[in-house]
Amino acid sequence: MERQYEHDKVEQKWQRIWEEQQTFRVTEDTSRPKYYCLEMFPYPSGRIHMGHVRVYAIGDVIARFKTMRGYAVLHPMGWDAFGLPAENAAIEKGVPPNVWTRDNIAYMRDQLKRLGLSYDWSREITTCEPEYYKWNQWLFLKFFEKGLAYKKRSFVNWCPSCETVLANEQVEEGRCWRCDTLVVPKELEQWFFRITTYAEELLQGCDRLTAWPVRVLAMQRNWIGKSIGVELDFPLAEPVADLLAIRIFTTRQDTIFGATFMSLAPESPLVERLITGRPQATAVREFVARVSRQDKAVRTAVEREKEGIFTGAYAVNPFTKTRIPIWVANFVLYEYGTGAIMAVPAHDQRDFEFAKKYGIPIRLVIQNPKETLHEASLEAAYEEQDAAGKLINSGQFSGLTVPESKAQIADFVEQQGLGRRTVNYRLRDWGVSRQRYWGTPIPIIYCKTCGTVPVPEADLPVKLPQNVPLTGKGASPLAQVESFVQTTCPKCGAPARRETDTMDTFVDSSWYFLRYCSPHEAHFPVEPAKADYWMAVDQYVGGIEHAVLHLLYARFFTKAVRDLGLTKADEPFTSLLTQGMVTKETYRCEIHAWLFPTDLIGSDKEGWKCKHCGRPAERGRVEKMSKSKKNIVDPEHLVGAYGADTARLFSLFAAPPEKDLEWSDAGVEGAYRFLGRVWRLVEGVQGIFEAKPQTQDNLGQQKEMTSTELRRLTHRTIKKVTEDIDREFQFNTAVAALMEFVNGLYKFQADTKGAGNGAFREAIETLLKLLSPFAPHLAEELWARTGHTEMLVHHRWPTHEEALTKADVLTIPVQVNGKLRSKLLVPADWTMEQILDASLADAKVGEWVKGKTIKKKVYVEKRLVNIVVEG
RNA sequence: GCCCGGGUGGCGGAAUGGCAGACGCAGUGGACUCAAAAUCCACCGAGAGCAAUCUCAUGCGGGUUCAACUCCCGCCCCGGGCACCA
Repeated sequence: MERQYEHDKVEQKWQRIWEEQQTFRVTEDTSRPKYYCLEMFPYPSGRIHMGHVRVYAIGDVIARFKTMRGYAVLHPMGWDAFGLPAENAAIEKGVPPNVWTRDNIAYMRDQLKRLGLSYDWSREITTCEPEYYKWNQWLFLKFFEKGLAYKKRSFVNWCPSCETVLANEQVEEGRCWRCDTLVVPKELEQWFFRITTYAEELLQGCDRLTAWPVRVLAMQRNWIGKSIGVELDFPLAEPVADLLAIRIFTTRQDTIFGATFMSLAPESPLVERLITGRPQATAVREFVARVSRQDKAVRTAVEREKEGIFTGAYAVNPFTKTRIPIWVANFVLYEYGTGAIMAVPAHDQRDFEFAKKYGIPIRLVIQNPKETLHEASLEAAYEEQDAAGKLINSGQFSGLTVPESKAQIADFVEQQGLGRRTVNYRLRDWGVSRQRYWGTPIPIIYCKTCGTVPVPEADLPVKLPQNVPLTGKGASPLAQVESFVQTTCPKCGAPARRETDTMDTFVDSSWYFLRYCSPHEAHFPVEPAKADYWMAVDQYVGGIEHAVLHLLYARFFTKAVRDLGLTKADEPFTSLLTQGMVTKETYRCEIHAWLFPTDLIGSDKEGWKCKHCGRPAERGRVEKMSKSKKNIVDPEHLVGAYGADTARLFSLFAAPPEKDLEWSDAGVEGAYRFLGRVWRLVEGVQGIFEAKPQTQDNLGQQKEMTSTELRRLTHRTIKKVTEDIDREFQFNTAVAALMEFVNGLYKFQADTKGAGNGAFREAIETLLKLLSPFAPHLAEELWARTGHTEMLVHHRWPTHEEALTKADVLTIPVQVNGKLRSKLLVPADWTMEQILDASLADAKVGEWVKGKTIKKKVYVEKRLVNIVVEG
């Protein structure tokens, strides 16, 4: 017997066997129900971190559990391999992005394999390989054909010093992350995906995603931002050339009688048309130039002071027929609605602040019944939206409530031909052009005579050229590669130029779950029959940081791909689990700043000191593990010291999956200790398996009390662990139940002086099966050591017998007036009357009941007695 | 400001309206050992009491109920997301 569990040997052994036997390979199998378990694939940054360990441990328990429950489980893994860090590594270290990325993938694949994860590696996909990104291009062309991909001018973040566009995440407080220059908006031609086509379906779909966290759905609904209102024209008081009216969108048509001015977005082309030839023109142009130079984030902050300038032009309020001035205002967004608003200072806080600043009249049209408001003394806009407010100064609509007037004014607008009801979404089309190298080339050719021409399908993939100089300066790196840019027009054969922008890397991850269904399919991005078998993903696991971006894009792609006829799925992910962050306390030294855990010497008791200078290390907040705060634990060290099973078990036990997981060295020790306890328990009893084969005879009708109790514990544990995993993925309580089970087994062993019997054997086998999704290597090894020849992964999950979970003696707590006073041990088959009689006969209960009137006797079946007394 | 979460021992965390604190960590005591480590066993919310036991206790204040961590109303605090979207 080996007393010491040698995790490294055992883990390597089983990882080798699983790989050799291709244990986790899966194909479509109509004789079994399917289950598609997916965790968000990683960006190959170089090494895995604890967050990866956590998410992949969660996914692996689910996959292994479902496999043992008889499902055909698709559990794939791959690499989200395009992206900026590779390009930055090239700029900083001179390593080509493809080399850097592939090296990282090789290293990280090895790290993942050492965690013992049950992936079907034959389905591995890598998004930077032409075999994958070819289909990004194929889908782009299909989208282009259907008008779902189009090109338009739009504003992007531009760094004047680096001469390049920056992604939003590269803009830090309005400045370029590399050179600290102020970022300015710049108008450029960009490719867009028309996600807004699906805005309504994406919104409606939220209602059916009942297995998604409510906060993710809330974020998506909020992001789509549907508003129902009215679009209508405000005629100009004096028409300018062919411009007769300004169209606005409002959700507050009920306040239209209070519109005392209008505001245009600075970017609106109407501004120039209105000011041409007026004395205000120069000042307005200066204002517009100044505002549009400002960074978006700065400009749209709520605290930002409202600013504007009068154009010199007037419009007519179509309801009051009053002349109202037209202003340009910094807070009006060109991209939303019509880029122009009617301004109602009395009932909109922004307009109120604006009107106060520039001395524009305020006209009250909704009165507060609780507290009469006066135009002159108004201190803030009255933004009542419910039936409480009543309309005043609103002609025929005066006296109506806000909701009533919204409907009636909308009707009136439509009847009079002034405008129509409209729906507006906050959601914008998705700009996918990136002036970057390490991404999918956009498969478009520009021809002087034929214009924008798609690359013919047969010519895909448009391969990313190698050995491209990357400086981080200038426009798209591909634009400098003449051999790439120069091509011929597929239509007329004349010399033409390729599009040199690449696609946003979010495109790659928007459909990878479909590719896993048929990863080697050569004619389509996904083989419809296979997608029909596997889709949708039954369980998706990943971080909350993708609540909107990736998860919304993936939903959009699924619908678009469905409309191409490649899948029947309407939604990609049936159920979503968003796991919490892995956190750890931080340490700082006054000389050496943030300290790695390995920079610390000392202990929790004595306090911690900086290894470099011996000064006390100050303990900081518990924060998400990050390189910048240095509060990181390298999974490689963890796995080396304690093994993958311990790393997995700790990740699953220390907190429920959706909550943050606070790192604890002691907690890791605890997980390790538990596995050691299991090892010693099972190693110590091997004999019984050889001596007595399990039969029904020695299983059932055990005379000794302890064996009956052990069987009860066994079957209760099966029930508890199964329900905890199945219901809410409560892995922490499932592990707790396994710990109790092991504690019980030790107790049984001590009580029976180690005597083996069928019940004990059943318990040990059950333990190993229940433990196997959590600690697969240890479970498999002990399974083999107890004389089993077929691998544990091929066994079915145990089922409990309900009858065996029932005790024949019950402990019934007895309360008097809701307070616990005694406990009764009674046979399980006693009736309510017997139990109530026994309760009243109980001495301790008697003392509390004596001399009082019994008002009521409550009995909860097999659970509790409550005697209610008075006096 | 709006929308989501969440407040339970020294700590991480358990509890279909029914014995609050499972399980783990830390701590205390014991066994084993020449000793230590490892391991095994026991105790472990606060207060009072020699003890049996009693009282208090799930952020605060009300309410519903025989019974509330759990349901309802009103607050406080913490975390996260969104936010000039007309």
